Amino acid sequence: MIPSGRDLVDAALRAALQRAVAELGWPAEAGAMPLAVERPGDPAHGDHATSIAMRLAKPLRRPPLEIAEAIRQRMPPSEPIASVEVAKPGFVNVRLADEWVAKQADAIAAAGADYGRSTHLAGRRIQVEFISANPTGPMTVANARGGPIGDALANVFAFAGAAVHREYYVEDGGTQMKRFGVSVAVRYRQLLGEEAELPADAYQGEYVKDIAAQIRDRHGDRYRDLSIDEQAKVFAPMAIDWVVADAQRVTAKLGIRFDTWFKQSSFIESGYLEDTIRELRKRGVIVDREGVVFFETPEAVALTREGEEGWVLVDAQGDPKYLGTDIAYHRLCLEERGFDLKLNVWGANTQYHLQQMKIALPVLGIDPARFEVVLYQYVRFVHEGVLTRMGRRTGRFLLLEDVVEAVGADVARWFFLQAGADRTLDFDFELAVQQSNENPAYYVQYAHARIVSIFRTAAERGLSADGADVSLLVAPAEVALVKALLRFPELLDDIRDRRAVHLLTVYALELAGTFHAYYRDHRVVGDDEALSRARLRLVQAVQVTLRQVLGLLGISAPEHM
RNA sequence: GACCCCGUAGCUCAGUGGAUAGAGCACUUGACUUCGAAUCAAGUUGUCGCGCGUUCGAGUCGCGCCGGGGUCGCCA
Repeated sequence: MIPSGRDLVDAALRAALQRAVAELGWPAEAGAMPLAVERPGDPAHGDHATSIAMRLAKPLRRPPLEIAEAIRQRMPPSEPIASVEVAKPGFVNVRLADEWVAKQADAIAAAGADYGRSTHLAGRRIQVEFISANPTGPMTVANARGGPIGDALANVFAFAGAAVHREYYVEDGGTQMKRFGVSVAVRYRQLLGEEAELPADAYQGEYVKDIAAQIRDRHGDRYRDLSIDEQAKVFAPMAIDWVVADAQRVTAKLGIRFDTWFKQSSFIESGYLEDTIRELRKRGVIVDREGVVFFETPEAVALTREGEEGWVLVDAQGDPKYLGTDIAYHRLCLEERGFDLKLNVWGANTQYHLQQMKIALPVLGIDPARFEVVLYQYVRFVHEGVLTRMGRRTGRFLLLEDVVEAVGADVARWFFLQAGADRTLDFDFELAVQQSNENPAYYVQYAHARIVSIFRTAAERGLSADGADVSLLVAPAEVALVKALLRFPELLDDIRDRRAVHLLTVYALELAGTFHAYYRDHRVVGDDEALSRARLRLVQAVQVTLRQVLGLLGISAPEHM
């Protein structure tokens, strides 16, 4: 594990601050204050800086410049740090030593696939649940947004040593299932030549016919004499199998592999849901009214919306509702299945549900910090010239599979990961296909392919990075390039802290750009053999880092394009 | 009406309390007999929606407006 520049600077500043606290008799709390080491925008201000002196000025009742100076004087000389300066309002600016930076190219290249790997989350068992669309139809672009987000987040957690579990929650227990089953039954009857009409609240999509046809092909008219409700009951699980198979095929095309496809019906049938409601009852938060089971606490009442009767867990027919099953499901994951943290990637429509869950889980003694949600905003698409919200029941949607077929998995993943989760995404299919050749994903992949090509050229001339002397990397652009690489582990810290995977794409673009510029001005394979070897080592370190970033994004790092 | 998200360059978006607010696309002009031109270089682009507040310091935090998107089911 290579400590990042920020970690080194942070540790040195921390030590200096604590020394100052001890020697100058400052209050002990001052030594524990977060340093918040940052990167100055202006290179003239060094590589890392802290504003701690300004923030300590008031509690210590001393001018910031004096505090900054006290810290600066107590920074011991060290190999990575070239200089420490105090600047105007009270910044402490730290500059890394070029020689040390250059050396890191060696370390990064040697680390290879382990570059950036850490133990920050070692021992943590994290379930990342994502996509989990209502299993009543094929996967659309709207459902799919959680896919790359959840998958990349899981990658980042695993890379930090967590035991990560990717879960697709198959919600096959609710009322939508009955509706779905009836829809299939109607189509089945129609295929057998009977008169049957789709109810208004049924699923209208063409795929329902496909499912019915599949049942007819496999079972013929075996179910002809059943009532429509009986047919619905028999067909619903078959229809779910069809939908899950579709989701498995399409997510696989996007490069996503789940550890479990966990069925909601499993814990309803096992009695765990009932047990959970008994438990809630024991805690005195259940109220029964006219056969309906409500969750009721003062907090819940305060949040309850106008016109809403209450928070229904089970309806008068005995059918469990979303909140009821979800409380049981989360209890199952966090109390029985052994996850320390359950992180869900959910669509924006669950915003109210999320607030309900935050109130309900602590009632069962579950620490709400163990339940987290990355809420992403909608994906809209251009439908007949207008931006439209996708909906399966309305039949207005864009299939993920069609998009992946048209632009490829790499470009599709990039699209979903390029912006923060809380920004609405608009997708124009025609435009996406048309512009896929100038996609930013290719800009990054091209940098990688270019590096592979450099090594091909080097090999033809019998050159490699073996025995490179990286102290020859003294050009400013070379030092800058290594510094860009050194940001990678810091970036991973930020992504974990903020659950913000889109930062990977931002960084990938910057790194590729820095490399492309370097490539133009500096010949890697040249006449000077020693310098060529050193530069090959540098380029190798860039390749290693690009691979890591692309790998975490789930985007391929091609040798040719 | 309540609640959630967004408002930053012509467009798509970074920037999550620091110093002179950035990148890609688009536009203009240059650069391939030399490691891949899916690239690079140079040029142009801003009332950070508006107002008030907190702070040594606000695009960033709080409050209030304005504009856009979303949710408000015994659906999930």
